[in-house]
Amino acid sequence: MTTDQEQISVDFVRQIVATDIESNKNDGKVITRFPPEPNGYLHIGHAKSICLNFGIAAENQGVCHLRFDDTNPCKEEDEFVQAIKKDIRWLGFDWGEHEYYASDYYQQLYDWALKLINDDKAYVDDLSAEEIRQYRGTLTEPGRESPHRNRCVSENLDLFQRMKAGEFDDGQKVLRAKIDVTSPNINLRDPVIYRILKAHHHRTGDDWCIYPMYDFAHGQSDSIESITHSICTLEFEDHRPLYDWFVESLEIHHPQQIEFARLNINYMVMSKRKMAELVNQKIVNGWDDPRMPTLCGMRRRGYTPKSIIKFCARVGVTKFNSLTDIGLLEHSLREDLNQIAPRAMGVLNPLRVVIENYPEGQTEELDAVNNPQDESMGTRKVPFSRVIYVEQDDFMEDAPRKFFRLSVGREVRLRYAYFITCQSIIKDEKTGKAVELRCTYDPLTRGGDSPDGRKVKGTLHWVSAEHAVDAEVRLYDRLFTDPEPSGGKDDKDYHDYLNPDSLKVLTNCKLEPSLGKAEHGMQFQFERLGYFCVDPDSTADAMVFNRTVALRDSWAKADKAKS
RNA sequence: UGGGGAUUGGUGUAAUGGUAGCACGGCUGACUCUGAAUCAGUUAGUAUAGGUUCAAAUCCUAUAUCCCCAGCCA
Repeated sequence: MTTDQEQISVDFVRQIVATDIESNKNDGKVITRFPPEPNGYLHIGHAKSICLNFGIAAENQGVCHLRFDDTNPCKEEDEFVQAIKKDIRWLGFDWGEHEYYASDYYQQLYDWALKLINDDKAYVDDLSAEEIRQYRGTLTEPGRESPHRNRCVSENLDLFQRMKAGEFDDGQKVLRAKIDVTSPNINLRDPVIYRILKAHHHRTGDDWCIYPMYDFAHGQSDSIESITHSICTLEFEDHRPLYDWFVESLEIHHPQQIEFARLNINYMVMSKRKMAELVNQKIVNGWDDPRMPTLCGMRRRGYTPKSIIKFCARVGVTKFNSLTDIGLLEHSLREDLNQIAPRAMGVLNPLRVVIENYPEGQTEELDAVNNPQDESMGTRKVPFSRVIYVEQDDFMEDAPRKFFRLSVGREVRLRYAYFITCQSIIKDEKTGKAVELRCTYDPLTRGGDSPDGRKVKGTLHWVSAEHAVDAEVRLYDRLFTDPEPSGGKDDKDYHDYLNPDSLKVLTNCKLEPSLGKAEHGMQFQFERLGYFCVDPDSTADAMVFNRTVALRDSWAKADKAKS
């Protein structure tokens, strides 16, 4: 998937896979899987896992399955299934016909539970959830055996079948694996493997009223699908002995579980629960709010699949709990957009400029390059006239020497147009703020070069007032002000770090006319400003652009450093 | 204070007993009709203390710090 020569190192998971292929384990085959629970939207953290699982399969002529771990009917919905599939496809990965659901295996899982009971390795327990918790012990004290632990096989069989038949209410009984209640690993203290849940399932409807727990479904699902390498995140490391216990007790194919560290990025929250809160508490405008780290949010923001994949490759795969700088993500984004985004001119905060010696009523069409990185993208015409808009930030009344922009008496270039010199300022009487600049132009500099070889330090973007397209532009900033909003410092919650300026809406923006034809999702670089894309809210009459990411700005940086 | 993991520049990673490298960021400078991009240079690291070895990020011993686990969630 990496298209250029930048070396992406072989991570420890790939090393294990390579070793297994070499030793001909699994007949040299590689089958991985991406196993989301359909209870929420995918985010950038999932992208890391998707890239890993699909990437390893592709690199080894293997396949990667998409399997929905849908064992909890109370939380899961088809809406999420569809959204997840859309996001994975958008990233560019293909699971072919290998679309599976843990719920496809409910019957098999049930039969295996029966086998465990028959082997005296599982029993029905009547304890309440609260009692089970008490019997489980603590981190430092061993658990105690349930009084029902030694029920005979036939009684267990009878009870479990009656659980399935719906004879008991939710929570009245559970099926537990009989392992070791004194184990230092709490996951092995007779874990619950089936619970009664009289709930409607998004795929199996009301066929079942008992549902397997994750631990009893995941490994076996892997096994059924002949998964060779079951790659998951660190928090499941403690579950591996249980994973192994089930496949060994059941004497079925034994996939190898390998754990890696999940992705963390500073200034973001990366948990499904917190994201759901942001949505439900209306802190953001839905799962696809461009400030969200969800894949649908990032797509709307203007992230490209390639930039996300490249980022994931750069982040690498280890067991170290890291906090990646968001700058790395943004670098990957700019890198891609710089190559593919056509350039255009747009003025976000317009300042009117009248070119006094330019003939009234005259219009010219000037040639502009669409992408200096890619000649094949050609050129376009941009109209020029007597009244134009420039950026308010490109004018300063008391300008320092190093300010290469407009100020009274200073000459700058209008990109692809003319050199202009600021002659005077018209101010608002009340505020004293400049509302218009009176300038003169040099007709000999048409196209942007002076025949006398005169140089100017600054080049400004501009838009002809008469031809401008009006637009709304939404500027996004990080959602949180703290690099670790969930860090739990000083009893603070991530809500305490919400950035009040994470969204700024500009409604008076002026864009060059070629942008008037832009369609949903199209991406541009507004020269000197950043990358922007057309938001789905946009209509022909009321265009809406999102700023995907600003350009690097060494002037702003130097300016900020001084103050 | 039970069990399981982890620790290399500011950040993310590589080096699998033999030159501590790459990327992002930062800082210089060059170039530039985008203060972008590009190019060149530069900055900065093996958690600590012992030990083994000709040689240790890597092996051994101890210590420190961080993360995960006590759902009928995944």
